[in-house]
Amino acid sequence: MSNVVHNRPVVKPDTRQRVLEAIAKLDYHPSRVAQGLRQQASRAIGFLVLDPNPRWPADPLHAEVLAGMSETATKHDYSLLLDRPPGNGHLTARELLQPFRSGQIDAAIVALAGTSDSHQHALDALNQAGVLFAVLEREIEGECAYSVMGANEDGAYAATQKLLRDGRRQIAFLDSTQMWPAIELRLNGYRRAMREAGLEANILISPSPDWTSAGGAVAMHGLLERCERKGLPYPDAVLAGNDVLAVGAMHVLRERGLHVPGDVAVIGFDDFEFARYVDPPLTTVRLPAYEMGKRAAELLIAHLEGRPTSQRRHILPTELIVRQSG
Amino acid sequence: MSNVVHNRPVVKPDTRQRVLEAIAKLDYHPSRVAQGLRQQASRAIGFLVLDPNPRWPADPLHAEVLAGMSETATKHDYSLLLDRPPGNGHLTARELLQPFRSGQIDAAIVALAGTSDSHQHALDALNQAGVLFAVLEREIEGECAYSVMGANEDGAYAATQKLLRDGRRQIAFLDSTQMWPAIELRLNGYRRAMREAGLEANILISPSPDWTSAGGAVAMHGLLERCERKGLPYPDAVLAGNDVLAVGAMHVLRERGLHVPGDVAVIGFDDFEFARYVDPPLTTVRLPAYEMGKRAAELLIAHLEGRPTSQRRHILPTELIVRQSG
DNA sequence: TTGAAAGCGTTACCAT
DNA sequence: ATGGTAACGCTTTCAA
Repeated sequence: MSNVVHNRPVVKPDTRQRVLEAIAKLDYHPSRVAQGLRQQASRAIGFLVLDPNPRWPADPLHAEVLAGMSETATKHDYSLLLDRPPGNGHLTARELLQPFRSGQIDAAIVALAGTSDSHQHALDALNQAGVLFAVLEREIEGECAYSVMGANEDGAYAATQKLLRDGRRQIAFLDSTQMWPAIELRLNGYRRAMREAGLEANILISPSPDWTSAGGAVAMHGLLERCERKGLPYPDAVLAGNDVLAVGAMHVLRERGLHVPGDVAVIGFDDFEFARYVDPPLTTVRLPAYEMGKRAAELLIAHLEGRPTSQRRHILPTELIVRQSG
Repeated sequence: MSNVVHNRPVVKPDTRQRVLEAIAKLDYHPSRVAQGLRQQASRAIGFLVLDPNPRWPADPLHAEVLAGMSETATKHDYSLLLDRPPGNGHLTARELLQPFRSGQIDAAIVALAGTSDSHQHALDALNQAGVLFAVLEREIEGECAYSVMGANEDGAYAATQKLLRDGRRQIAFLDSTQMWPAIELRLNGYRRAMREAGLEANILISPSPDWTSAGGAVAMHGLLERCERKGLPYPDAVLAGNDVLAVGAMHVLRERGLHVPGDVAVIGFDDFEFARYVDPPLTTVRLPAYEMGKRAAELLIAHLEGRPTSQRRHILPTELIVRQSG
C-alpha cells in the first residue's frame, strides 16, 4: 500500500492495479500529519519573522521574499508555515524553537528585525538546538545555518559614490530607530564612501520612527529642521534606507518647494515595484528580494533531502538603477 | 500529564508540581503533529490563493490581507499555512481539498483569481466536502462557508459619482484581462453610475495584461491610442481597477504631457500605502484589507471553537478618500 | 512479493 | 485522583 503510493517498484503490476482501484473507490487521501508523525518530518518550512510589527507582510521587500519562498516550496511539494513571535517580539529561545520541537516545520527561514546583535541569543539558540535554518540579511555561522544576503554594503557604497561623482557633498542617510540588520550594512557602505572621499565630517543621519513612507517623511522633516536649527546648509543629496522611506522623503522635499534632483538628489534602496513610477522616477539600488527568498528555500530543501550545500554564505548582487531622482 | 499541560483542574496541586518539574527537567515539548493526529485537528488555518501568479504576495492588497490573518491567527495560537495551487493554477477539486484531507489545516481562507464563475467548481467542491472556509471578495453560500468582502460596488459607484459631480463625462475604467471577482463588482458600480447619469454610451473599458503598474501603463496607453484611432476625444477621467494600475496610468499621462487632474482626473482603488505619496496624491477608494484578513480569520477560528457566527456574509465598508488626482 | 505488526507522541477512556 | 492502555493513520520492518 505504502509502496504503491510512493511508486516503489517492489509491487507486482496487477497488485498495484488492485490497490490503486481501492484508493480511487475509497477516495483515500494520505494524512500528512500521520506521515509527519511517523517519519519525524513535516515537509514544511517555516518563515520566522522576528519583527514585532504585525504588518510586516505589507513591506514590499518582505512580500517579495515571501513570494520567492512560496514559489520554491510549492515546487518541491513543501508547505510554508508563517510564524510570528507572539506579542511583543522579544523572543525566548523556547518560543523560537517551538515550531521545530513540536514537529511543525523541518527548517526555517529567519527574518530579523532590530540591530544585528539584538537577536544573537535567538540565533545561538537555534544553532545550539541543531535545527536547520537560513537567516536573511545577516552573517551567521553554525552547523546547519545558511545565510542569504543582498550585497547591501556594496550597493550603498556604489550609490554614495555615484552621488559624489555628481558633485554632491552634503549627503545624508535616512535610517530608522527600528533597526534592521541590512540597514547597518547599508550604513556601513555609505560611511565608507564618505570617509574615502574625505567627507567624514559631512556624515549626517536622520532616523525614521518606522519603515513606512510616513516615517520617511518624518525623517526628512527632522533632517531639514536640524539643518535649520544649526544653521547648516540643506543636504544636497539623500540616500534613503529603502525605497519606502525615499518616497516619503521626496514628498516632503516637494512640499518644501525643493526640487528633486535639482536641489536635493534622492536615491532609494530595493527597487520595489513603484520606484519607477514616482515623480521623479526613483534612482535606487536593486535588491533581488524574490531571488533571495527562492535561494533560501532551495538551500533548506536541498539540505533536507540530503544534499547540503557546502557554501553557507550566499550574497546576491545588488545593482544601481539610475533613473531621475539622483 | 496531559491534564497538567492543559491546565485541567483534576490534578492535585502537588502532583501537578511533580509533573511540571519533570517537564522542565526533560525539556519536554508537546508535539503538535501528534496532537493533530490524535485530535483530528491541526490548529492551523490555510491561505489558499487560487492565483497562478507566483508573485501574488507582492500585491499590496494581498499582503495586507495576509498581515491581518497572520496577526489574528497568532493571537489565537493558530498556525498559518500558505498554500498555492501547483503549477498552472487550474485546480482540480482533489488538489484543493488536499490540505484539508491530509489534516494540515482545519479551515481555509480562499482568495480567488479569475472571473467569479471560473472557480465555481472549486467552491462547490469545498462545500460538498463539508470543509470550513471563508472566501474573500466573493458571494458564497454553503453550510460552512463565510464570505468577507469590501463594499466594492458601492465604492466604485461613489467614485464615479464624484467624477460626474465634478463635471467629468468621458470616464474610462481600467480593468484587466486577468479577471478577479472584486473587479467585476467595481465594474458594476462604475457601470451603474454611468447608466444612471445617462452616459451609458460613454462607458469605456481598457484592459491591463496583469495587475502591475507596468500593466496599468499598458492599459492607459491602449486607451489613449484607441481614442486617437477612432477620432474620439481623450477621456477626462479614469477610474482604475486598483491603485497599482492607477500609478502606471498616471505615469503615462504625465509622459504624454497630460495634466492630472486638469486634463484627466484619476481615481484608484484600495488606498495602498503609497497612494498619498505619488504625484499628485491619489484620490482613491479605501478598502479595509487588513481588517478583512482579520475578520476572515476570526470567523473561522470562532467557528472552529464551537462559536459559529450566524451572519455568513460580511461586507466591510469602503470610503472615498479625496486627494488631488481626481 | 505480500501481509502482519510495531511504533511515532499524543489524548481519551477506563480501571484502579 | 491517578496510572495504564488503546487508538489516531501512517511507514517500516520482519516473517511468511
